Amino acid sequence: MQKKAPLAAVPSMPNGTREKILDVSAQIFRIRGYSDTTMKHIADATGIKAASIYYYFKSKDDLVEEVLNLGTLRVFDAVRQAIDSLPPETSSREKMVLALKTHLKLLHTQGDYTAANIRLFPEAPAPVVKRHMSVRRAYGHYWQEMLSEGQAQGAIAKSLDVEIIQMLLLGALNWSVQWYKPSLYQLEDVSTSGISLLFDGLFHADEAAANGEK
Amino acid sequence: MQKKAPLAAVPSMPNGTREKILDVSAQIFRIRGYSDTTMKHIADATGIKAASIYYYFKSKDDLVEEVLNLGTLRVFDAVRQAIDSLPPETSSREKMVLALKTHLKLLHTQGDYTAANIRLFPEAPAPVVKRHMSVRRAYGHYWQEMLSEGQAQGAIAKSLDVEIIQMLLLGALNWSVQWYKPSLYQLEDVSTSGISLLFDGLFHADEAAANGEK
DNA sequence: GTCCAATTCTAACTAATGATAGATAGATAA
DNA sequence: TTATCTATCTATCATTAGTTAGAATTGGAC
Repeated sequence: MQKKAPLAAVPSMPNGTREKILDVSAQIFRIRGYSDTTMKHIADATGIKAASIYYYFKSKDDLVEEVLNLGTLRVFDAVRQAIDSLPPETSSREKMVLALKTHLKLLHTQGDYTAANIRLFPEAPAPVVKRHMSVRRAYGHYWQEMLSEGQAQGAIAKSLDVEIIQMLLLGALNWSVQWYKPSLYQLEDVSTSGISLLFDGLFHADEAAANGEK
Repeated sequence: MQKKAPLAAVPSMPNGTREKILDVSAQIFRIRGYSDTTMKHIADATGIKAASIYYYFKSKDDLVEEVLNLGTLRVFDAVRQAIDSLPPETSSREKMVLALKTHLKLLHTQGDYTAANIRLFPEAPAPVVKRHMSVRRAYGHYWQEMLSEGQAQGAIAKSLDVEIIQMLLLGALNWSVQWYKPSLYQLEDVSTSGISLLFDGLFHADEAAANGEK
């Protein structure tokens, strides 16, 4: 047995291991889902033994819950930050376009947390999901408020139910994680198609495109 | 010669034990997903012992694959049948509306197979999913052809990529299985919102509603 | 009635997994 | 130096799940 290099070689950066476990977990959960991911999978990819994970996390469920929360929060934060950076007089429609683009971009480029989040949601243990739901709901409400504002400003038809729209919308976007392959389309195309479809519908999209898609 | 699974698209009588195992499996898979469903769960609900399932199915994977295929085929068949029953001169748009409504209805009312299908897709073992994909692709193509026809008839903007639209569209619909609760909304509302949104977009929906949503 | 095949059961095996206990080595503090 | 703390390890347990082998039972055909 040969001696291992001490992993805690940098005392000024405490708990690098913990973060690494989280990153690796997200990566693996994203691909294998919850049940099919073992503590050993995570440990191997992290470069430690399975038992050592329990030094940082109480249980597998605890670990998965943190990954879940981070996944939602990262998108939420990015979207909120993007929106907040806009001048106050920005139109509701422009806000929504930016939010949509940011959400989609985060989903696909930013990383494993967001994808794992989508993947884990249906199959994580019920108690974990239940706790995680509060974070999710907060993000959902954020969208609903944006949509309501759009409705008030006349950018969205009054006849539409904001809550349903929010569900359909995020559903369509989130599902793209399942089928989107960078080699086949450009993410930009998906984004453009989505926005066009969302605002103008199947039929009016051409007019909108002709008008410069303002 | 072993008894073969009937390839008939529409199973007629849910009488035999084999059919019952399938029905029960779909019901349980729908709720618990793949990994969290045990052969004992299925056996108990069927009223037999776990080992007896192996008389009809080679393995858990075999069973899940059949559930998966039935799930897609039932929606596919219902949609195709609905479309075929329309007079030949029906407009492309009306076809799409009917297809959308039928898809959504099947998803939620017809049963456990379709819901299980959505639920199982991400978490079923890779080899199973790979084999199942051929059935999925066939249904996807069916939609893409319908959309292309719509594009040719001018019901869909030329600027939109049919393949991307199909993915976004079915994604949004399928995801509704995850959040739709009959107590909160009427399925009809979801259907109406979806159609309105799809054809006319967020903004033009009011006009469309005023025009009677023809 | 007896036989045979279809069906279902009992019992057990094997492999894997999440988790725990206790040991160890190095760093830090007193 | 001694004691304590941090981080990780080895070894093991208890449980569970999918699967298999082979015995029992059932029902129809002769």
